[in-house]
This record gives sequence, structure tokens and C-alpha cells, in this order.
Amino acid sequence: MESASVANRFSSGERINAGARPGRLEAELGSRGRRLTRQRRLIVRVMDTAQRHLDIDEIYERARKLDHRIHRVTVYRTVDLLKRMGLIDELDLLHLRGDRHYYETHAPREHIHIACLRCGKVREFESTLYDEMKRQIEQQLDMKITMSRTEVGGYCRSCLPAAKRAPAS
Amino acid sequence: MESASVANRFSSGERINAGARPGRLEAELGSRGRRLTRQRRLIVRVMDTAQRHLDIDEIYERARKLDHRIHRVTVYRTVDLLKRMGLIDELDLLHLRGDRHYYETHAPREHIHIACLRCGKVREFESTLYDEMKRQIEQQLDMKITMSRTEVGGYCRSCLPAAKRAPAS
DNA sequence: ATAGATGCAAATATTTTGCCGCCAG
DNA sequence: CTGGCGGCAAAATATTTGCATCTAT
Repeated sequence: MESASVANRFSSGERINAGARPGRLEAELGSRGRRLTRQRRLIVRVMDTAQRHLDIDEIYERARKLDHRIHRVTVYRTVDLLKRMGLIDELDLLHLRGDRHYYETHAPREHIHIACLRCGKVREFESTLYDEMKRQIEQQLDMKITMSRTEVGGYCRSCLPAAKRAPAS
Repeated sequence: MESASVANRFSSGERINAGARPGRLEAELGSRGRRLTRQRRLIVRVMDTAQRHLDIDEIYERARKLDHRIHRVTVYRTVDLLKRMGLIDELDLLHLRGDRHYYETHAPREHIHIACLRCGKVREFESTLYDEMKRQIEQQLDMKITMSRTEVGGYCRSCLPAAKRAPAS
């Protein structure tokens, strides 16, 4: 399976700018009248402290390391809740590592994800040009924009030479 | 299933600016030494003439209407080939209609997809700000960008009043 | 006490693979 | 002719659901 070998190369996938504010998610859940169960506390603790983008199984494994009394389905349900409450964002990271989704706590400012197609490192980027562009869209298309997702792929400084040597099939 | 009812609301999902150049995909396949099988001709014909973004099953059904001697797996394989050859782009459209992927023939210029979260209509948008932003990223992060995907969600003129009345759960 | 949450098993949804026979070049 | 390609069945991957039970409030 091609994607398996590809996935293995992407062991790093670091998140450079984590917008961590410990306890924020838990506080939001509480103040919005959701039950603070043991499982939910575990999940939001994992997400609040994550230094990189996690998929469902990674969240599940980390939570289980803290307390094994949690089920993968509960992770799916809680992540879905947080997503619907607008507290976390869902990413695909250009399907670099497969078709699963990745999650990150909602940053104070919307940002762009930039992935190296070879080493898999994911960097975040903010730009006033991005904000301007969204305003331009709102005006020209007469819409109210509430969300956006931008994922950029390319080759980082250290991978560029290798990418030139062995271009993608 | 919540997403089922949501999906049904998105019957339109029109593509406003289709970058159609009939025969282009077939010509590219041929000139790059790929076999022009009956099935591949069907698939690229469907994609070349599509006025909206299609998922695998939609491509499959349309191709089958032209000639039923085609298998869904072949559609997966051919779409994957076209993707790897850089002839088509893959989209998620913010998972508005589920977790499948959508495809469009590679446009001459990279563009942004803007979806109405209520009616599901997808519009395309080009912006020099977008190109500038990518150049900015290349400079500041010292990368060579080879691809990007931007998907924006919000409410269009006609859906905005309704969205205010019944905000998302 | 009870509405809302979890666990478990099973179902769905989407995509990929192995293998063999077939056909485009 | 023959190596790339397609069909088929089955596997793999990713996510959701029904229902009984439990628990945070």
C-alpha cells in the first residue's frame, strides 16, 4: 500500500504555533451547560495541551494513557460536539497522511496550514492578506463568511533539493 | 442520521466557473503515454464537461449512463491517476455533504471555493491577494509552494436572513 | 430523579488491494 | 504479443448509530 509507506515518513508533523490556553475548553463546556464528565475532561485536557494536530485515534490513545475508562466512540462524539460549538477546528492537512481528520483548538485568529509534502512538517501562518481576501470575497460575492480553511503544500528548505531529484510520479 | 438530512438540502452545489476545455484531459493522457481505454475516455469526458464538482459516485453514474461497461473501482483508479498527473484537483468542500472527495479539472489559475453553509451552492473566486499571500509564504517560510486549497464557508445573500433566524446548534 | 452521556456491538460509508483475465498499442 | 488496465470480491479504513446502562446535575 503506497499510502502506508508515505504515512510512515510523516512521523513528525509538528505544530509550530500551538495556541494553547489550558483549561479553556473545559471552562467553555461548563459555562455553556454541558455535562463535565470524566471522559470529556480527559479529551479537552489532551486537546488543550497538544503541541501538534491530532486525529481521533491519537486523541483517544492520549486520553486512554491518562485514564483507560474511555471509549473511542466517545472521542468521536465529544470532538463532534466541540466542533459544533465552534471551539475546535477540523483539518485534512491535504490528505497527506490519509483521509482522516485532524483537530486543533480554535486559535484566536484564523490561520493557514502549510505542509511540506516530503517531510510532513506542518507550519502555521497568519497574514493580513488572508483577512483582506476574505473581506474582498464578502463584498464581491455579497456573503457573510463564518469560516475558512486554507491548506498549502510544497517543499521546505531542507526537502527542496530531494524533491527535485525524485519528483512525484 | 443528521448528516443525511443535511446532505439532502445540498442538492444544488452548482459550480459557477467551470474551466471546461473539452478533450483536454484525453489529449493529456494520450500524449503522456497512458492507454486510452474505453473506460478512461468515458471518465475524462464526464470530467471535462462537468458543470459542477463531482464525487466518485457521481462520476461513476454519469459514465455508466454513457456506457455501462465500467466499474466503480476503475473510476477510483483513473481519478487517482489524473490527480497524480496533476490534471485534476481534489476538494473536500468543508465536508458539507459528508466525508467524500470532489474533483474538478485543473483550472488555468488556482482559485478558492466558497460554499454557502445553508443552500450548499459553491462558487469560485480568484484573487491576486491569494497569489500575493502565497508568494509571501514562500519568502517568509523559505518554501517552494506547489499546491494549495482554500475552502470558505458562510451564508449567501438569500440564505443570510434564514441563518440568523435559526443559527447552528 | 432524570435528561443527557457513555459503552458496546453492529452498521455505514468510503477507499484500497489482490488476483486474474483482457485489450490497446 | 504483452504489460498496462479493468472487473470482481474482499479487505481496510474511517465514522456513525441503536440501545441499554450509567451518572452529572
